[in-house]
Amino acid sequence: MAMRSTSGSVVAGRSTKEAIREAAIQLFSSKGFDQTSLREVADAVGITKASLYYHYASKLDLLLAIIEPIFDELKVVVDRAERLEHSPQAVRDVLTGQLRVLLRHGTAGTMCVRDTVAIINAIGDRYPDMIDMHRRLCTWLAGPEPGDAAVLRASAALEVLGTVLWSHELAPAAADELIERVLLHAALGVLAGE
Amino acid sequence: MAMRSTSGSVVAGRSTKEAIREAAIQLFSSKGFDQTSLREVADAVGITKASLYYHYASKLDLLLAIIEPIFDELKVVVDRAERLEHSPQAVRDVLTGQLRVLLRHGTAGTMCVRDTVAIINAIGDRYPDMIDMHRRLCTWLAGPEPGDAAVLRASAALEVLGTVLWSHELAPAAADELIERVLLHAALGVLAGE
DNA sequence: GTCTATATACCGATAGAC
DNA sequence: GTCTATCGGTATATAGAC
Repeated sequence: MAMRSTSGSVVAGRSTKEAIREAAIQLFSSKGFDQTSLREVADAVGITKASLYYHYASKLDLLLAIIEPIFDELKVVVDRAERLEHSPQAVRDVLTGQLRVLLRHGTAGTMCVRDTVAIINAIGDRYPDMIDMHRRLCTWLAGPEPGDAAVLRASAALEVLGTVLWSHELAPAAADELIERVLLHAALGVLAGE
Repeated sequence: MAMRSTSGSVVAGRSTKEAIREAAIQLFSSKGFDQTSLREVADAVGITKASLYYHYASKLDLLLAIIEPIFDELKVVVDRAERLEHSPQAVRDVLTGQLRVLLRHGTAGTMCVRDTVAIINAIGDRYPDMIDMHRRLCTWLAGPEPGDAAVLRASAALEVLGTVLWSHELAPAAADELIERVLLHAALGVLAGE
């Protein structure tokens, strides 16, 4: 067993704090954020609840440690989009950007999209820009002065991208490259309306 | 105030049991199933928690009273699909059927899709056919002997239909007819892959 | 059918020893 | 950094009067 005396207990080379985060990702994404108690997370890591609190000040703190990096990356894509003209190539680039962020974060990304209600309730009005991001992206995708149909198509296109989060259950053998190509093509088709 | 002495207290012509169900739909769909306590539901109706338990044996019982009618209708569509040949017209009919069920149930339908994680956790393995239904529909939509791309497209097409649940926020003025036409067209486009 | 009052359990979070 | 023990709060659910 690899134990170090330098900076806290270490199991298989990763810190306890990181082990907690990884266990939380698995539990939150399979059972949901508030169906999961911190006791369960602690048990999965092999520590007590009190020890968990040494590493994270609160349950919200633990949640933020998981979702903030993802939202930050998604936000970069949206910020960049809003400074661009609404051209076909820009739309393609933005959708590709979103898709790759979600693909890269795997299970944690799944959690963000599946458990939206609980997460929005948890981060509440303390982080309104996180919640607003989806609406901003949708607005930009719909293009300037959009009609009802364009808004619906923009929203539907983003839903298509969300499929990526189930892709490893549905088609375990599919390569990321195939997933990206199929879903990007589908989303662009939805947006075009033809 | 219309009160009857025949079969329990009645407010504005609807029974207490139904009032509880309607209050629960509003609260569950806006705050989420397990962020909502039965005390809140009881308060919204104007009764106490104990009175609520007279009408519903448990919180799960109340949830089932809401979602079971919807799932039953969705199941009818899926059952019918599985007895059909996989033709373009059959696909169109099945997608239309799903869309109309969701549209007809309004807020309650929204709840089923937004709060999937909590609901699956609540009904657990006691009602596996409810959970399995989405997978069955997806399989049928993908057609006989589908490749990874076809499975992804089928899943994405169903996600598109789910957009209907946000449509009244995104485009409040849009008529149901427009919503159905736009989303059905988009879903069929995704499925076709072109 | 609705009420007050309560049983029981678990949650998030903290105190303080080691 | 991890532990045992516990606090305060709230949840589901019940008992029993009216």
